[in-house]
Amino acid sequence: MARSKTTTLDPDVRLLSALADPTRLAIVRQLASDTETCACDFTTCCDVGQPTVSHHLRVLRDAGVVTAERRGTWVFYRLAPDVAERLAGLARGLVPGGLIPAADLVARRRAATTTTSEAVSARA
Amino acid sequence: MARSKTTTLDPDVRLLSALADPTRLAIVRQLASDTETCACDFTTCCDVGQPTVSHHLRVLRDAGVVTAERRGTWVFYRLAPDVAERLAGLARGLVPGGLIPAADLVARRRAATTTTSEAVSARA
DNA sequence: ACCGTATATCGATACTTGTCCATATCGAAG
DNA sequence: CTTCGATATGGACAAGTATCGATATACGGT
Repeated sequence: MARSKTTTLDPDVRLLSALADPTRLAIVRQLASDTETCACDFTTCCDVGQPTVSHHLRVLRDAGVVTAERRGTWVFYRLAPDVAERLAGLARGLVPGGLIPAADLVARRRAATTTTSEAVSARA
Repeated sequence: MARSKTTTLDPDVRLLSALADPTRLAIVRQLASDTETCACDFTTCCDVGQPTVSHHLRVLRDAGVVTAERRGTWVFYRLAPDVAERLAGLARGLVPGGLIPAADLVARRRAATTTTSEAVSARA
């Protein structure tokens, strides 16, 4: 990766990164179908060991995707209530003709075969 | 990572992985704000070199996030029209009480400190 | 044909990360 | 207090990948 910033600052990237893993998405989907799930149950739904599950739950917790609640010996996890909305908001920002700040529109212009001076100066 | 399947099969994970990078999300956001963008312009908007931009555009293309169209010497990129909807659909699947197949609901049960025999038996 | 610009590819490198094993911590029960 | 089960943490390792420099390819213009 070799990125200068070790941990990404952009919260959207953090959210997407948290979800962009097969095991974690399986966990999240399990949590979406059941309001509450015990940590011990994830070891069966995804075929990974207990430490791995614990690691993924930590990643999800740090990203604000899930919340944990200790109850006796074991810990129950839930989906954070705003996750769906956050993702939906991200999706809304990607609608092709969509919700552009409108101030940006006037500044942007690029025809097909003209006004390429900016691009040229940027690299040569 | 040490994941057996080198390339993830789940299309949702593929989509999320494609977006879960600061540079790629910047590219995608640029494409969302402008219907069409020349490849050469991405080198300025994200502060990475041209080969890196080309690499990311390839990842996005392979994930079906963007489409490319060659016009003369240079290549114009657009957001794939279904990306926003795909993300929105993913978000819809994560609504806490949300669109569960309803058949699953009856099968699921987990109280707080009672009826935990299932959880116990799952690990012990 | 030649040259210059725009993209893509190749090889190398460094950093990230998913996984495991071993072990520590925490809480309940005896 | 000791023991046992559930969860978290630490260390190690393998694989992925973001980045760059150099180079190859594609296209247009002269």
